[in-house]
Amino acid sequence: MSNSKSPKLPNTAYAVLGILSMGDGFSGYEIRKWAETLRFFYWSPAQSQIYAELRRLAKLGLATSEEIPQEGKPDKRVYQITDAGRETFRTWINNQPLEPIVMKHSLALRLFFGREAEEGRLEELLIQFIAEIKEGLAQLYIVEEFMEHHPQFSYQSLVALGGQNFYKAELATAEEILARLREKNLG
Amino acid sequence: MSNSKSPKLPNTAYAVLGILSMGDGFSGYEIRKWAETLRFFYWSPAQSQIYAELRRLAKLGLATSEEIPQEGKPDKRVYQITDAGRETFRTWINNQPLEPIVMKHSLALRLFFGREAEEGRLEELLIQFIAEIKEGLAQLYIVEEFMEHHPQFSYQSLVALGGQNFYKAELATAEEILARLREKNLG
DNA sequence: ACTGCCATGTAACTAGTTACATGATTGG
DNA sequence: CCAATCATGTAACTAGTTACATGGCAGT
Repeated sequence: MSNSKSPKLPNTAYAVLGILSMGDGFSGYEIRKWAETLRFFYWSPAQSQIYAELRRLAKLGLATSEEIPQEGKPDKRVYQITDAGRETFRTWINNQPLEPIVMKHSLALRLFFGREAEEGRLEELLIQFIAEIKEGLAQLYIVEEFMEHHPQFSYQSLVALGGQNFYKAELATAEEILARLREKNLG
Repeated sequence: MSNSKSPKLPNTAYAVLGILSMGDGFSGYEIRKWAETLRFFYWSPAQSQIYAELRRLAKLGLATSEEIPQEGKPDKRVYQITDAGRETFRTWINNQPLEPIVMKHSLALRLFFGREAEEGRLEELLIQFIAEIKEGLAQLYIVEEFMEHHPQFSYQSLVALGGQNFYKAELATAEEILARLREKNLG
């Protein structure tokens, strides 16, 4: 269906459109896996949301949708970016202004109101957080290593590098705060 | 109104409750200003959302709501945390598990799909980003300095310190990526 | 005169979530 | 045999946004 230069879409739609721009033909399921990698830098929507966005893109003529019968597996619906879709995506990347970073740092939120926490609780949260960050960092190394060896992913690997820097900084901060709490050296 | 140990609330509600726990009596307007500081670590909801959350907290009996007539200014509605509210907040901080960090890094999203950008566009975005980060860092210094000198804000100043580390890491990353793009040294 | 601060609230909307429903194949 | 993976979709809900409406005071 229709056009009208660049319909105003939520960033999630551009993220999905961007993933579509990387290849020719993705199922909702495959998009979702990409979105899971993206979550290190940009929040990953629920599965149902991804399918909803794909339907919207198809309705707007920014992607085509084709049902592929498969043996032994449920049918696949493959979406492919159209010229109009690519145009819309480029307009977004080249003209839309940057939005401010949005963070939902659930540890920071708790630390901020730390006065209300029980003795030892914050230390416990920090230790847990440090473990999670290390896990995330390990995943990012894998992602980056993969991308580094595939020249078509050079931009993506740049972002993966940035993600590593972020995780390393988080790790250092958490360790510093943990040390301060242990010495009861606040402020 | 009612109780029932701990009603399941969105994190935004806990953020508002947490702000209420820091003093005795805040107007929606004042909550909003605190939320604006919080935005460095946890996303800041729209004004209308804050008012809506306050009404909900009052309805659940987690805060009291009192209208204060004022001369020369519009009336003020002051919300104060109740014992039940404080209890709910403590239950949350002491028992609710940490959620994963959520980021909406609008620069990273564009960088990720950088292949679709025009010549020079990414550099432009990076330069803009660097300026914004420097601005944010300056604001964080002010926030931290203020908190450092007020012992009741020791936990908050710890978080402000973490925010600074984050912004510094972002700055370093952006500069590194900018340099790489300029040398056309991707990956 | 104008801008910015103080102060609250509603209406219409869109974005997003959770939970459910279905079902075959593959690998351990 | 069980869990994971592949694969899509709907219904009911909640969270959240934008835009509007109102209005006085203080400072430049």
